[in-house]
Amino acid sequence: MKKTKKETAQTREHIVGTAALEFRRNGIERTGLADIMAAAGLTHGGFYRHFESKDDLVAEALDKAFTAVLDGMERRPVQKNSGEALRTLMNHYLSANHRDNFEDTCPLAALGSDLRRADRRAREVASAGIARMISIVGSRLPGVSAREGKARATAIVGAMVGSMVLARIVTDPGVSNNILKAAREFILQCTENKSLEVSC
Amino acid sequence: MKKTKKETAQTREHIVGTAALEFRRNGIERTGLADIMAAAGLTHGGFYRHFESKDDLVAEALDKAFTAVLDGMERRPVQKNSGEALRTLMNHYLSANHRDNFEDTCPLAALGSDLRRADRRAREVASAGIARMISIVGSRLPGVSAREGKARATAIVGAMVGSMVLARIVTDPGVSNNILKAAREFILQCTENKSLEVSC
DNA sequence: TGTACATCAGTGAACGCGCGTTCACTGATGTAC
DNA sequence: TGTACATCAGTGAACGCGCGTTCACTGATGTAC
Repeated sequence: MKKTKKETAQTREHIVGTAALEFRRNGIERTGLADIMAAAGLTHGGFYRHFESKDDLVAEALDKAFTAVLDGMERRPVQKNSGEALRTLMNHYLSANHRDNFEDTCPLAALGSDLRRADRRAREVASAGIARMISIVGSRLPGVSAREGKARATAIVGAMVGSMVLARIVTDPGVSNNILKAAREFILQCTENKSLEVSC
Repeated sequence: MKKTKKETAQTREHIVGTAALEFRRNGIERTGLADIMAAAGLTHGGFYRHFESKDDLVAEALDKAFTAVLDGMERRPVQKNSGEALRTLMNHYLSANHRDNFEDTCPLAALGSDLRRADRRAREVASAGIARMISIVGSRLPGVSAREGKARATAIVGAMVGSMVLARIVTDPGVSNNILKAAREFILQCTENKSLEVSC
């Protein structure tokens, strides 16, 4: 049953991709290796031909998830000197669709409190993801200095992640929608308005 | 070994209190019933004299954690018509001490992404906690209408929770401190300043 | 190019281990008389 | 008030079960000649 090098690499990537989805959907601890391998169309015994441990897969899957989500964010065109780019970004991130669909969800919103307890490597991957997300949001901020922009982008990323976490916890769908709406409006109002550039 | 009714009630509360701490510190799934019972000075066999299931304890412990944390928030005096009350609240919540110390930490920041996957009862307790926290933050907002205040308080709670989650994930302590600082400043600047009352 | 052998991706069973839950038992408490 | 018995909080062992990990095996691929 030996496979071509190319096939082996494809299988490995397929496992990582499946894991990236399953971890975000069901959490890292609730997702067993057998679940992932089965979802990838394999049996669990072959897992250790590709990875050293579950933690190894966690770090790689997390990296893949961050890359996919942040590449997607970055791919949207940036309209200079206007709040349009930020508005687009917020409307996507803080949407009911993002809340309900885990296919390409932000790993921070999906796994936030799990990541604190993950091993060092996973936390390092997450730290890099956070830094990159802050940088992307910062590049969409209308008319502020780079330094002030970074601080604001940091706070905005915190608001994005936290609001999505809360929107997913809440049992009432109306309340959940209100949380997303409140976050969108707060963030946009606090950055878009020209009169706020200095004071806010 | 039968105990007085009073003793039994005390034991039960002691278990709930221990669980409230352990769940927040190590996560719900990683914290075993035997761990909790041992931390409470008991053996795990007696657990089912007090609770129907682990989920039962989870819901009660969560409720106790929310009550303790939110009562603490509410206990701080409210200075009317100034941003002082909000500043005090943010300086406490978004502090390095709150980040590092789990004795009385916010369950939302500690268990955010776990709660989405918890059972219905736990999510209902969390939903009530979120609503109460929004109400408390709203009552500290300087000079806005009740309706606008609620929307803003909702966004601010999202920013508080998300920023604490991120600050705990990040491996670099300096970056972590910056996340907390950025959130404090963003939230206060966007609410405190009189010139923003209408536009922001 | 063809042959013989080493490699190794994938299978399926098995391993410890920890978990939530159950249970027989103990002995102090509460209750009925 | 005192006695006899039912109750039940807590113990410690045991139960399935699922998990991460290991392993003997298979058979197609890659390599050495």
